[in-house]
Amino acid sequence: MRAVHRIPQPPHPTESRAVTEQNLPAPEIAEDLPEQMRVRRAKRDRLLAEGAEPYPVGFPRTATLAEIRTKYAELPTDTASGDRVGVTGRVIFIRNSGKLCFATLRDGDGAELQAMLSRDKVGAERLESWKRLVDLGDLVGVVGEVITSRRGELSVLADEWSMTAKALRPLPVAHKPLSEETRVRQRYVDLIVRPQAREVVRTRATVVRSLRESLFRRNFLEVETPMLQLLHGGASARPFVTHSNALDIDLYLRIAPELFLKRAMVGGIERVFEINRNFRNEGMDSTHSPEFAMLEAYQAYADYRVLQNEVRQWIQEAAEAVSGSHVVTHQDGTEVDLGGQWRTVTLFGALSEALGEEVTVRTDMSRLLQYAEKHDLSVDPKWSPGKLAEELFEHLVVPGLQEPTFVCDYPEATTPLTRPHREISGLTEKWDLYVRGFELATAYSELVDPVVQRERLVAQSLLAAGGDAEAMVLDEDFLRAMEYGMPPAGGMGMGIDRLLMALTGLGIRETILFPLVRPE
RNA sequence: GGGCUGCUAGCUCAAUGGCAGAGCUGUGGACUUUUAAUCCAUAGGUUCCGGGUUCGAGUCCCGGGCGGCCCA
Repeated sequence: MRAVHRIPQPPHPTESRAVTEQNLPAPEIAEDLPEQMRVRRAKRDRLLAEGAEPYPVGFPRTATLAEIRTKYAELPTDTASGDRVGVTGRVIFIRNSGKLCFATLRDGDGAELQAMLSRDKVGAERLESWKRLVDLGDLVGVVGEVITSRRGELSVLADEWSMTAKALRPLPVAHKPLSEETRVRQRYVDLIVRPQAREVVRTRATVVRSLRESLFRRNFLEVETPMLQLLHGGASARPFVTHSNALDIDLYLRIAPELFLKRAMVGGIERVFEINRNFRNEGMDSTHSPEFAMLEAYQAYADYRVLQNEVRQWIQEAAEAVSGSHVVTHQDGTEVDLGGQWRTVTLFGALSEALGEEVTVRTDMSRLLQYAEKHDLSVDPKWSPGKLAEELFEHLVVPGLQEPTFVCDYPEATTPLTRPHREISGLTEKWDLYVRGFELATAYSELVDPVVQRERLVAQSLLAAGGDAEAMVLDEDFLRAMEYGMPPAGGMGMGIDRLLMALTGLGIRETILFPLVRPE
């Protein structure tokens, strides 16, 4: 469906009048607006008074700025191409002089192109109108010939111009960085003035698409499972609670899709994944957002070792999609090589190395407590030895895990939904992948024995009943599904925001387009 | 949750307890090859909010709001 456009012929005002506040119609808007906003509203009124639309229905664009840049890349200095085009863009710089005006336009790709308006071409009145009514930040359309200026700048020399959307608010200074708070609260402004902000949006889209393609190539099916859940489960985290008026019951925003993806596995979807949002009602900091995107995938007849290889490849393929190789460049300029095989350690092996003494899943609580004291780790008396070992690991080892590292074999006590280790009792078949000191992904050999599963979930639900807000409640329907038989499987989860952090070196609020912020 | 710290013009930032300022932006003017154009002139303020101390508070004190950094 494509509208047929004529080149618009903006009406010529019968007289050329200076636009000042004195002779403008009184703005109907509140008088207490800052001067610059009053002026822009007045210019909008003035456009209407001249019979021009400040917000027309469209503009006959014949080429994007990027297309023109490509097509006329070789046009020599001070040359007219003879080709007439219609272009649009936001005015990001403006240089007006008496009879010749320059403006730099930028359009959706981030490509920039100069527009030139000379009195000879557009006429005195249209030039005057341009100078009086066009501000930095306005969206304009220009019809004219593609030329190069005497300085060699590729330009469109206008026969005509028109407003395509008048900006009523002034743009921030383009050459000074916006405060971090404004960047997050008014991302639309950040996107206008900071090319890097636009780049992140594209990078994120590239990464998500790459992940989907990686999984499609391996015959995974993408599904969407409930975000509104009757019961809270699938991970350890505090949920958001909401309410259904129709059912008159409280519902939970999901903290993980796991229990539904496993139901799908029971039903015969042997390779299944979902990329979508999870919600956790917990703290917000530089690596945690209350809503975050996650990839979760399950593969029948695979285990955590198979997934180790798979996940590494998916991430490497994403790196390649972003940067063309396994070496990604962070926004501070450092290069990070995600290629090759990645280091694999065991949790207790890495912990032993950090402590300088052999520690295993059998090491008793009193010795672990000594280590905790020695390293100033405050201990919660409710912790099991396994939990304490994991806390020691996070405290002593994780900050040093800058290169991608798989950490394998976690204590059973901390991983209730994971299959027991096939060789070492007390451990489970789980790995966490760390990069730059944070957890990027995790995977398990899934626990599929419905009897053991029930024992573990009952224990969890007792914790929940005892007041542990992070513990899961008993999901009888999930257990019923498991009793029909789920194939042996490996399962994994990876934070999309964190993958972006790993690939770009950004903080989580920079990787999320519109992160949650406290109300102003 | 604790410690430190910031909030001033549209934006980025100055201002010993003593007239609230600069650059960019805006406005008026000059300029037909500019590139963050240049030149002349000029406007613009609830100093986050509420109390207090003081002859006098952007500045000091107390409380609150919204950020940032570090720690838990």
